[in-house]
Amino acid sequence: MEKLDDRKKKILQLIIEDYISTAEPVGSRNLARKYNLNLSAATIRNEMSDLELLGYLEQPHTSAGRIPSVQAYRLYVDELREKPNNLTKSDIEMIMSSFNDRQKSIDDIFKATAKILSRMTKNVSMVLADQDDTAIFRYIKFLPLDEKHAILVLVTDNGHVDNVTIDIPKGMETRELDYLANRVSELLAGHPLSDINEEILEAVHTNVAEDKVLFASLLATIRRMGRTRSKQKVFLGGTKQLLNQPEFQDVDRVRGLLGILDEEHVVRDLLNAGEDSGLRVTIGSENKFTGIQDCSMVRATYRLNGHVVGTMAVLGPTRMEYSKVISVMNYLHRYLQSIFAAENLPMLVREEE
Amino acid sequence: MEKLDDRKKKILQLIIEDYISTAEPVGSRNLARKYNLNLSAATIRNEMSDLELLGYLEQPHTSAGRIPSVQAYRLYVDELREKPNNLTKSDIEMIMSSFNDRQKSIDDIFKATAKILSRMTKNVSMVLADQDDTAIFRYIKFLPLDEKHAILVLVTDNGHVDNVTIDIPKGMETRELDYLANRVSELLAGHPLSDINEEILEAVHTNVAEDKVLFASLLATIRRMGRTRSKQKVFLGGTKQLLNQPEFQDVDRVRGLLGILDEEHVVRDLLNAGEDSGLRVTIGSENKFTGIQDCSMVRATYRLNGHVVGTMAVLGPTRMEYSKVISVMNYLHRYLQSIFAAENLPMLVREEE
DNA sequence: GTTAGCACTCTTTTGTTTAGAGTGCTAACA
DNA sequence: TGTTAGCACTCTAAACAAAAGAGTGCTAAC
Repeated sequence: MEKLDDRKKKILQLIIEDYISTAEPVGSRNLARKYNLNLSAATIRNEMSDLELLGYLEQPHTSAGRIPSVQAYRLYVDELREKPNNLTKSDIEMIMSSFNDRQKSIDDIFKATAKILSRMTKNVSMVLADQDDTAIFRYIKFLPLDEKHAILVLVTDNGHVDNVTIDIPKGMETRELDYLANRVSELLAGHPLSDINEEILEAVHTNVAEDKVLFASLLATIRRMGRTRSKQKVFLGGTKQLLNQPEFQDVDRVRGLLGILDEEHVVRDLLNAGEDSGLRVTIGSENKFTGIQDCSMVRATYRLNGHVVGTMAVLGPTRMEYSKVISVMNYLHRYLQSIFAAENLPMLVREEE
Repeated sequence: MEKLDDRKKKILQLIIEDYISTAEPVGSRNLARKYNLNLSAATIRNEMSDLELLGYLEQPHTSAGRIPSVQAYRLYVDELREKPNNLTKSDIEMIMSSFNDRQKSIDDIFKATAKILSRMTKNVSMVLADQDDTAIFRYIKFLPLDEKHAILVLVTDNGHVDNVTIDIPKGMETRELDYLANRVSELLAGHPLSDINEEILEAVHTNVAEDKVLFASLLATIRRMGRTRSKQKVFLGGTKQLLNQPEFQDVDRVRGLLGILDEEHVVRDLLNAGEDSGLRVTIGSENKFTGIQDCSMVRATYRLNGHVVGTMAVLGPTRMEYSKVISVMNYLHRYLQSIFAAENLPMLVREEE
């Protein structure tokens, strides 16, 4: 691919930015008039013609202006766009006030992130919360409830608690329950929850010969807890923002995309795809997923102590305000990192819902 | 309002049903041809003219057919529609399979309800879960975590558990924590969580002179738990179903309605409005809320032991399959009642998320 | 290398016509 | 008196045609 000279770059940049803000194909005459380059429409026409030949511009039809190609957006994102594009004060205030509000559980933080992200970028946002499946079993304990019921709580190393109410088998005494809990705790302590599979549970079973029914339900519970814990949670924001985009004035198109976003597993796949190397922009057909190949996605992962805790993304038309989106995501990214770092895990308030 | 004779009723019913299924204004000629009444188009024309005069029909313009008025729908829902309209076997199977799937938390049940409701009625569904704010404080307890942290769990009469991780004040011993928990538990036991206000907490404070910092955070936690518990939760389903409705082919209209549904408090108000007397149909302008006055809503509350535990509703165009919607809601209603009755509260698996 | 000019293309807008559906009214019929 | 056929009339939606507007490519001149 040959290098573009500065003038071509400048013109291309203007075309892209004009198209991003108007959603209309941009023509030479208009471009010349609007931004006062000291060039005539004819000259620009020639340049545009070149840019089209080089694959940066496309023409919907002969008598329309031109629109940027995926290749053009790529160049724009990587090189042309003005990098800093700092957020305005009011933007930042908006973010802060949305977060500062009140005590938030970790889920609430993600939820708020999705909301802010969509509101500020005017696009669909997606946030994936990777449940911490490295949580390590610490102990279980029975809490008394009434004569017939008790609460089984499972405590993990990072201070998360899961609980279920169980039936106390007839004739079983508190002492026995406690003994059972101790034995099981001893046997399972130190195992990552995700590791507690049938095999290990079977081993525990043979080791602890106790009331069959209770024990079975106990194991089932522990298994369920492990499973639940490791599920990735998806938060979707601002799907209705789509309706404000000119490219989604067609109800059928909206339906198509919304149908896709409705499937949680698809969204999960979307967010999980590719390596999780910081901020990543995927433009139009660069995208592997059918159905969103006329969209762009900006994605970022956050980490805590090296491992991924979450992924956020903005999805919208290829004609997207990349600079703004990237700025917002960068800011949110830094902000969340700081929250996570500060509220280090055991201190996370885990609000039951 | 004068009574309609049988023939008028029959004709009105047919017009309504035809309009419901086609979304097109229905004309006399078509009506005569489609359903073989032994009447000519002209006769029907006369009857329709009468019905219009009586306020049951409206004409978008002179040369179009006629469409039912709110008054007509009202009559239809109250009297004209065929009552039993049982669900098909496949409908019921669909419902059962959606529920039977796997162990569900109470939230999951509501979530599934919203999903099923929207899928089967092809309209937006809303489910309001009234959190059980009659939950009664039973006791709190500290569970050890590490040297610096402990988990505070709060147990209520119905077996729900809330928890937070707290910092252990320097120098405080486990014994002291336990003592504190016991004292506080004694003082608060039996109070409904919703009742635990500043006053009571203050009383506890003066009664138990202990570590200031810990105590303050303890009280804050209890207060927060009470607050969280009493929040009503809203589950929305099938908002994208809107896009399939002919009346929502206009993106602006979709945006309008979606904007309203986006506001959780609006949805809450919608569902809370009016008395909670079983099943209730609100048609078009009967509705008090601006923005949905060209929609109809079918709403039902479920109760357990006399008090309301939840509300579900279907929202769609006035041209709605009332019979179908009502059947589905009735069925779901009965089904959920049975679930709630069976899984009586202490047995509800409360899945932490 | 840049630009003005011009013919040409294609879409969008606007206006006009036509076909179709439905109505209301009148007169005839059972 | 209720029902029906017939017909003139109204209005919309679809089809078609013409005009306007935007943009291009090319050529020739600067």
